[in-house]
Amino acid sequence: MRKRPSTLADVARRAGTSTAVVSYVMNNGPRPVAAATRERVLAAAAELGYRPNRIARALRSRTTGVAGLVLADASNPYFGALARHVERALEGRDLLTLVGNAGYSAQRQRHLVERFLAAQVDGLVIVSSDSVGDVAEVAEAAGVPAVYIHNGPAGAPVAAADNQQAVREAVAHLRGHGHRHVAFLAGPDDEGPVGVRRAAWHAAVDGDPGAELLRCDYSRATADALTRRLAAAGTLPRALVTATDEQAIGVLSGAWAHGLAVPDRLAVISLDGTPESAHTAPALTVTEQPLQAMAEQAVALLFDEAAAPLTPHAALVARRSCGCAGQDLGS
Amino acid sequence: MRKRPSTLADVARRAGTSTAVVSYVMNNGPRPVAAATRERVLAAAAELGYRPNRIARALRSRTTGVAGLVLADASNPYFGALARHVERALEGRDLLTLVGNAGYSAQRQRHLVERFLAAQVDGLVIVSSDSVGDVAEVAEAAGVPAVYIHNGPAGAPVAAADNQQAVREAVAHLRGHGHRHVAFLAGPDDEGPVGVRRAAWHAAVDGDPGAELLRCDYSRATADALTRRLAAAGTLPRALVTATDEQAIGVLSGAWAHGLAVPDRLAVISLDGTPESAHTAPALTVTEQPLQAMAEQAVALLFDEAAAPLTPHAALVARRSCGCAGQDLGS
DNA sequence: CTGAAAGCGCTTACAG
DNA sequence: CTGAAAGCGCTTACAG
Repeated sequence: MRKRPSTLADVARRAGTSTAVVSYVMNNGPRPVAAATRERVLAAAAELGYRPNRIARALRSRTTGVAGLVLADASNPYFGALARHVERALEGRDLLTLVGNAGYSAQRQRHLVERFLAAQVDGLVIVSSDSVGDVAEVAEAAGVPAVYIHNGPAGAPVAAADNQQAVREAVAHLRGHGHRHVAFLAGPDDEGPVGVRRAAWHAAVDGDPGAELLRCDYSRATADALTRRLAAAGTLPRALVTATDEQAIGVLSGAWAHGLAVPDRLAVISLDGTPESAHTAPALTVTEQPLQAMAEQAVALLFDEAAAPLTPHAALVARRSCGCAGQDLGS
Repeated sequence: MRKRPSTLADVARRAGTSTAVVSYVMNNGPRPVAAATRERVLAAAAELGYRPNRIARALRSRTTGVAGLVLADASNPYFGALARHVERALEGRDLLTLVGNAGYSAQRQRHLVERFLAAQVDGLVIVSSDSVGDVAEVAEAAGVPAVYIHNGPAGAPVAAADNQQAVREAVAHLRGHGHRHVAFLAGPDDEGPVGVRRAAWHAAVDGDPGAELLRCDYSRATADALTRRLAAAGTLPRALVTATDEQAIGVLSGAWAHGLAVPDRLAVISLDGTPESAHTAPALTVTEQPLQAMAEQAVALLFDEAAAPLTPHAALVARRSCGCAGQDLGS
């Protein structure tokens, strides 16, 4: 075992042909090969257990068949779900995916991009952290296409959903349940997609002074703590739109710990709509980010000249946390 | 812009040296370079924005600096968390990670391994699906080290925690809360780590005929549905150990939908202990899989001759779902 | 339809 | 300490 792997030359020798011919049959082109020759080559390759060395191919043909995916925060299930869709979209183009987690650090993001470029990736999909330089530019300067998804620096094209429309629907839905004041739980600042969502909420409530703006980090833990604090102070709103599922789940957890009933005492709608949101207690009503469409759009932007920059819709999925009940809306 | 990237030869030309010398300074070896020469080379590299082509390096030196990670199911947060730890452990050895999702399919798992081998990965970490052939063998035959983590075929070495001890602790903890009969929610069959957990539970309850064995898929949705069904039939146990967090979360969701209080009517302990378990409603008591230790162990097994196959402990983290209350155990 | 050969960008013996 | 050159395993003009 563990002998030297067979090469193209080994196959050519055994089949009694040139390496060029072996290459042509392995790649089905670019030039034709006589049927009989092809058979001999295929047989020789099988006998030797030949596996083409993609690295050698890459060096010569200047294409590796590998793309890089840079995540802002891999521990957030939303980004995890997004990553799976990007992987699948890339796989649809026969590309392998190299992943890296920037952990919200500009420096790590830049470092990952550099390493991926050194690995000669064919393209880069980036979920940017907030307020970080335009790393796509350095990729483009190296001749490697790069695209942002979900979040990118101002000005750069980003494959993202129509977040404004989603927020409008969420606010309208809660109002439909009779809530006059709809609060919003934003992130620590107004950057990135959450900034867009926050602004859209502000527009939707039209300056209603009873509509509170809350802020916390994008984690279950901080949203949980915030909810407990407000509950203890008796200042929890009755209707809330959260910027992310992680926050919504933390709110549910904090409300439970305080014995506050959702949706009766607090109605909640979240704006991500990850798979996790379907089986919380109670199940979350969400506007569902069209992750597959976003991923496909990003990949199209990367490789298709004519890709149109559409903005897919995030549909509202009514479950329990908003006050909808009726029959089993559980999934 | 977008001009041809600079090569080693470009740098050598500009620095007035040979390519060998440039290589020596870029890699800090394997041979010494005079300080003055090194300065000239570094300056030239900086001026040209030289970025070493790892593909060319890989072809020559037969090491790519890339490892492959094959996941059984990327949509399960447990595997997601495990993946992050593997990535980090790999990064600690300066390795990039290529990820692939087998989606519980033997064929896809095999296909991914083949593609990763073609990409000349330096090693393979595999979260195997149940009852699938030994794909690590095909990697080893190609001279590439491979290791299983969490789950591997019978006989193959696997980096995994002490699941038996974890189950024993979970059962004992529930008994400490006064429960005589502790039920177990297993997977659809007895394969893989869940089979081990199921058997350990069986031993721990010592044939107690009142201790029920339940089964469902490893998803929130099926555990949710099962819980509703049992609740409707009035046959839900009072104390339950679930094989996985996904199942536990589904149980919580189903119990909520039926108005059943956890932990009063149903006490639950889950055996994964992913980050998600800390902020459910109520917060889950778990035995926490030592993911970091497992990941580091897997990587050590891959590259260190002398790696000892230890079996790290999964500690019990008491939160609310088991009946523990006291002060804030929320996180 | 097929072969001989150059070359992708590196690393590393081999000489000096 | 440094240079000239071979070679990693492919792909692809260039000739036939």
